[in-house]
Amino acid sequence: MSHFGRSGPPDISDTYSLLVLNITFRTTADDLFPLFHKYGDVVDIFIPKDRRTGDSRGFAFVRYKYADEAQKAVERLDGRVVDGREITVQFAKYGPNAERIHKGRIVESDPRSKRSRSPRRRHRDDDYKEKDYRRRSRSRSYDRYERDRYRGRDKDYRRRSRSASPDKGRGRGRYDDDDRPIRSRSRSRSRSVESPPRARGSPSPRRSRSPRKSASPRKKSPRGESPETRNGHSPTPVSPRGRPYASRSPSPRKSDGDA
DNA sequence: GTTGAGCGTT
Repeated sequence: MSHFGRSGPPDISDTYSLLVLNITFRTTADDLFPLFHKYGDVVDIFIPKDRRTGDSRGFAFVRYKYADEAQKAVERLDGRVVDGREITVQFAKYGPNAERIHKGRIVESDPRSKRSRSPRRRHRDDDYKEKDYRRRSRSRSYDRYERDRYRGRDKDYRRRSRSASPDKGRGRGRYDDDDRPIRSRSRSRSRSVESPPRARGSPSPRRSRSPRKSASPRKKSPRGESPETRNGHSPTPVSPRGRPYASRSPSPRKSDGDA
């Protein structure tokens, strides 16, 4: 049990932040503490975790008290195999508040720096030279956090419990449901002109691309898409959309063991 | 139960 990260950042005024990458998803601060503590005085260790699942993201932040110790730890622990995986230790570049970080250390406002800022801007490159934006082209874990951080935060990924079904959430799933009310939509027809090419009668080309190669080989559909179900009459006790009612409650007894 | 480039919390 580590007291790290239990009460937020203790003090980042005189501490050097080290970034540990390539660590296993099971590595905790307690596992890195004895490892980093051997090379210096570890002030705090923080490992970002997923807010949804709570699992480690695969990297940790180790704060040292002195730069020499941090530097030593970087050279000594960088490349060390932890939990069967080689970790990468380096100085943190980006701070939590986007503060100026120099060699892992947060450089607070320097009175001398203010004057050195020069009121005259000879060129934008002077202040823009630190635009070290590298190609963060990830494989496929790109939508793991960025989406929830920049977009999901303002929106809501927890309120989605209402309807996580794309078929239902969109309102209009297919023609079976859009054809029926489309007639009564005469009054709303005014704004129906938004999609003239895709109006009823002309289904999407991609959907009818493989009318024969559908997901139904020959037997009954796995989801029960029998003609009767399409008609709006589901003989089976399933949702009106043909989806079993258990989308939001997979298992109330899921969080028991520790995986 | 999975995933692997990256930069952080009360």
